[in-house]
Amino acid sequence: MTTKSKRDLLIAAARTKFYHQGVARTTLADIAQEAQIPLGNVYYHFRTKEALLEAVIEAHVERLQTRFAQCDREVADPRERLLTLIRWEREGESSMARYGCPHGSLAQEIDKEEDTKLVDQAAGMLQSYLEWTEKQFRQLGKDEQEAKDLSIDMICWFQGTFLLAASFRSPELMDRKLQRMEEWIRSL
Amino acid sequence: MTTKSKRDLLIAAARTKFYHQGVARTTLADIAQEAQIPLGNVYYHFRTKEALLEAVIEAHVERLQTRFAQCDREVADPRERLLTLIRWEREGESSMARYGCPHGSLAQEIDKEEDTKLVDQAAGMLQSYLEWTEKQFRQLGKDEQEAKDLSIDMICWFQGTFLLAASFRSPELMDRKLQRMEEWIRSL
DNA sequence: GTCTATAAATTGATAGAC
DNA sequence: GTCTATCAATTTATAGAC
Repeated sequence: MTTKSKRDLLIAAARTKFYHQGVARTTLADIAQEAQIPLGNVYYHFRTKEALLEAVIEAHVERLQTRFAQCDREVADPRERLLTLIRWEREGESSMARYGCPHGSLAQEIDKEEDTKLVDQAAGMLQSYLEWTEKQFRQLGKDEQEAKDLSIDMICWFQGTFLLAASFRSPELMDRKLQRMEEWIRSL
Repeated sequence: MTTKSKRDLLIAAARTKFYHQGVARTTLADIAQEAQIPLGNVYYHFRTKEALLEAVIEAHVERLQTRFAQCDREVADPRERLLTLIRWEREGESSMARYGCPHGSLAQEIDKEEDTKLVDQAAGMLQSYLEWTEKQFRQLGKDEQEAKDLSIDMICWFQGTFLLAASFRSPELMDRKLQRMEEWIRSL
């Protein structure tokens, strides 16, 4: 943990740049600079820009799984777990209301690609949210179909909220909507 | 209406290409080809790619305003109007479940820009949805704050739904969610 | 107004020294 | 493994003939 490999440094730099500028508008020179690594060196770790993008998505998915697993361990009540997720999103409010959701905006951009492998991988990020929330709704006693529907309700609300908040540059919109989502969770 | 100006042809071609490939990945050569116009000719109508993008967003906003105004004229009941909007979205289902929402995905991509003018313009597309739906909820008898909240609920759900449907390449997800939104509207 | 040719800049990727 | 220099391709934008 004290020493991060250059590979991980590059992934972290690329994640940030892709999030802030979009994948297409981010050059490998941007990423190399962010990681404080010479441009030519990038190619020692990743054959192509796309390979680096794949590694970034993979890191996103792993990070999500880790956080969800952590929440499962630390919070006993499924309703409290869902509220914890909302609290997490709220913590990233300032950047979310500027750049949108790191996962949703990345998935949206990749949707324009032809590359099926990338699209599937990006969908995996959103799938992580859906599966985990669905599990919580099941534990709240909802039947299979309802749990599925509620998880889609919730993640659609998330994604739409982050999209609007970013477009309007409005932390206030995000704040109010997340607050109302908390009430919604409590009412279920 | 029978003869479309080359300028309008270019805007239509750019709109399609930006929607399908994203703005950053679409070249002016792509657009010229789609419009069946020589590349050099593009610059006679638009000084830069960004100027063309601005014209595309402007066209989007105008088109939205026109459709909303048309709905106001043709449909008397505000609840039926909201259902009409859902029906409209459903008509574009196959492309929405492939490329996302033409307005939302464009706004999302532009959010990564620095250019404030573009961001504000893109936000205008989403603002059109919010203002119109808010007006309908007001006419349904909701108070100011509730109408605002409900319009955000609805448009966030829209945007999230189109994002997920595109990422999962799932018309089914979109279909089911829109159907549930219809029930939601009827229950209000 | 329309088109061809091309300039100018950017950027993904490689070669090869150390 | 690391870095510099550079290639090759792409793409925005312009020049100038018709």
